[in-house]
Amino acid sequence: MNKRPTIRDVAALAGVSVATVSRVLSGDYPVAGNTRTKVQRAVRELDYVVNAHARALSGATSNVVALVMYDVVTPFFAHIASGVEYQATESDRLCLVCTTHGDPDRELEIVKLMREQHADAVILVGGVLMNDDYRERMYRYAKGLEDAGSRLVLCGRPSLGPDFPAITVEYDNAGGAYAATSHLLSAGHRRIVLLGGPVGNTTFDARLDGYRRAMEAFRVPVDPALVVHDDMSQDAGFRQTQRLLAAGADFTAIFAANDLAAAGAMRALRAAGKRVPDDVSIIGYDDTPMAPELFPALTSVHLPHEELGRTAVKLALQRGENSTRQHVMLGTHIAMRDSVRPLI
Amino acid sequence: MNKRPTIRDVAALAGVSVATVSRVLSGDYPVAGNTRTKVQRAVRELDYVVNAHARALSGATSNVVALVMYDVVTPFFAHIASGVEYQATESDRLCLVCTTHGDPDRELEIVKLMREQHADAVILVGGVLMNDDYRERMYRYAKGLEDAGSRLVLCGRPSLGPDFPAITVEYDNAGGAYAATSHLLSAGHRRIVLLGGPVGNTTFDARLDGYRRAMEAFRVPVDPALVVHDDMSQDAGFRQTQRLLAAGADFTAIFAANDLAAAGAMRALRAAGKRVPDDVSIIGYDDTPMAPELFPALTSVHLPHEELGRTAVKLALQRGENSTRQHVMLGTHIAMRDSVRPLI
DNA sequence: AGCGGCTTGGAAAGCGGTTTCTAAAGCCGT
DNA sequence: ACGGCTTTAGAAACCGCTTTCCAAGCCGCT
Repeated sequence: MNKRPTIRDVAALAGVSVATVSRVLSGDYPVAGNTRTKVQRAVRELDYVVNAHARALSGATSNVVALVMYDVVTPFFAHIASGVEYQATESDRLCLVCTTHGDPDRELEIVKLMREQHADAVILVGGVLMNDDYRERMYRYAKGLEDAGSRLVLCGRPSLGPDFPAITVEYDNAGGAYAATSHLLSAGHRRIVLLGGPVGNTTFDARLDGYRRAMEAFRVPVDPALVVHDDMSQDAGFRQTQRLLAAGADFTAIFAANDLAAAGAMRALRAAGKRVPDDVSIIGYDDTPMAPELFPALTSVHLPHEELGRTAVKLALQRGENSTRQHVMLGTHIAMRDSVRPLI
Repeated sequence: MNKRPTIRDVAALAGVSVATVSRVLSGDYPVAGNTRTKVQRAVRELDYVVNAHARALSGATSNVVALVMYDVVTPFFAHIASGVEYQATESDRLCLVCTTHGDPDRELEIVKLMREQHADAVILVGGVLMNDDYRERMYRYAKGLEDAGSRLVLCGRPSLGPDFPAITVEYDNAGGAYAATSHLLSAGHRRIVLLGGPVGNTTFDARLDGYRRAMEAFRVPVDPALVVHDDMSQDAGFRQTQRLLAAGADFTAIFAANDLAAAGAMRALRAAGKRVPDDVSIIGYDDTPMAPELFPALTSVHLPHEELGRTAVKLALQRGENSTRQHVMLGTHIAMRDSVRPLI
């Protein structure tokens, strides 16, 4: 195994100093065309490539962006990863990917590793359960990253406090829910069920809020009987819809705060002999891959996952005044399909 | 922005030399318990983390595994990535992910970047179109990687020659096709259509070969009229099956060399009033996410994507004699569902 | 007491780049 | 021919760690 050539070998072959070689390779520093050519020829001849570690050690930046998320196969995460990778490449960075599988300790360990790697940006996606120890350590690591000149980006998860040194990027859940509810209201629906999530969950609280605000904007009173809270599983959607039907609740549309619950609701409606969208219109949230596959194809609030990833990287790499602590909300749009129809 | 502490700061605070600190942190080198404690306390106090680049520059290894593939969202690639990431973590390595989107130049550029990064392993997944320039450059890069002590792994793509310094991991396509065909033969089928791919494509040639060998093993002559070649799209599966039906071909089962073609075939059969599996049994290949969703759920040859990823990393990291050039074939199994039934 | 062997800790030489500081050319006008 | 200015190139000091080479201290032994 022949040793790889170093910059000194190139310098020797080209008959110049290592400083000159370095400048030819990476600098905007002026080098005479003649010298430049000699160096480039030597580089080609030796098949020389720079050592990224030496460069990172000497210079300031590692040109690496780190992505930390739950896993890599779930479409939600895969699409975010796609956006991150795309933008990282666009910005001449490499992309490290790590998975936590929901383990907070593992996440902390990864963030620590990223500190060792001096990653330009560390992007944390999705939530983990936090306890006090987690908060304390994450806080310390975040400070450490800041000291080292790395940026921390939190995607779709709450910050750890107002002075927590991180960029936050999230979906406008309230806005999406507002748009979905308005869509139904504009179609003439007034009696709209909200299949909501557990109270206290920031995501679902925001979606509930959007529902409320849209109803208010259309001057439609919210009937508490039509607002339900459950765990957002398909079963929950089924169960809650069945319960409403059994109770003889009066409604012409359902806004499910995720697609899973919407699918459950559709099943319950079908079981009760109700037709979608003829008898009941329904709109979901998240626009998961299942939405277009359902029958009828489910209209759903689409979340721009790839854009989330791209935005995270862009914000992290843009250097400027107080760019370490920003909060960005990404707009959503409705993927129109066949599960909503105007009320005659 | 306070500067991050270095090993010298730790040494100073602990009142020992940098060599001792280094040994405490990474060595199996014996250090007195007393000294060790002092160092660890200093590390904690300063919130010190090693600089991975300095370590990589000084030591030999970067502890990074690079994965290069078409994209990150296609389930096939996502699952391989999952396996790679899993095994990399298991082996205390980080995982760099890059996408090519099928562009050979981009792929070469990435491999060059990985040379700069001194990745322990570079894993190339899936095929790209090769021309002479590509071969020449890839060959040179592969040599460079070998010189630098990195391992190159080719997953599911042909090697560039017998002396090409790379590990090859692939699915046993012939074996999978043999198993699939045997499965139909064991169920009593004799007139079995093969929906095959373009001649000259190594993957589909191997699957054809497996079909042939299974037929031979059961002493069933292969009827050339039942062996078709097309582009393996859903349309092709539909078209070819329709053609066979129109020609009045005599068959009781179809082995489609991928799930897409199988889906097309099922559509054609249904259109012709044939029932699956009552009139015609059908088996697919690849066990894509669509297979269980089809009606009836498609029996298909399952490929262990995650295992492929794990194996690639394991082989790359195992250091030993002539471990740079191996060829491993991964076995497949049949995911049994509802599209095959015994011929009475 | 003197000595070899073992454990432990330090000094210093890399690893392969970037960058600062300095000096040699080259150019111009006079 | 010479002084001053701009290019261009080199020497050397880092960046932060690992590891080799040594030396000191301590042990048991003769």
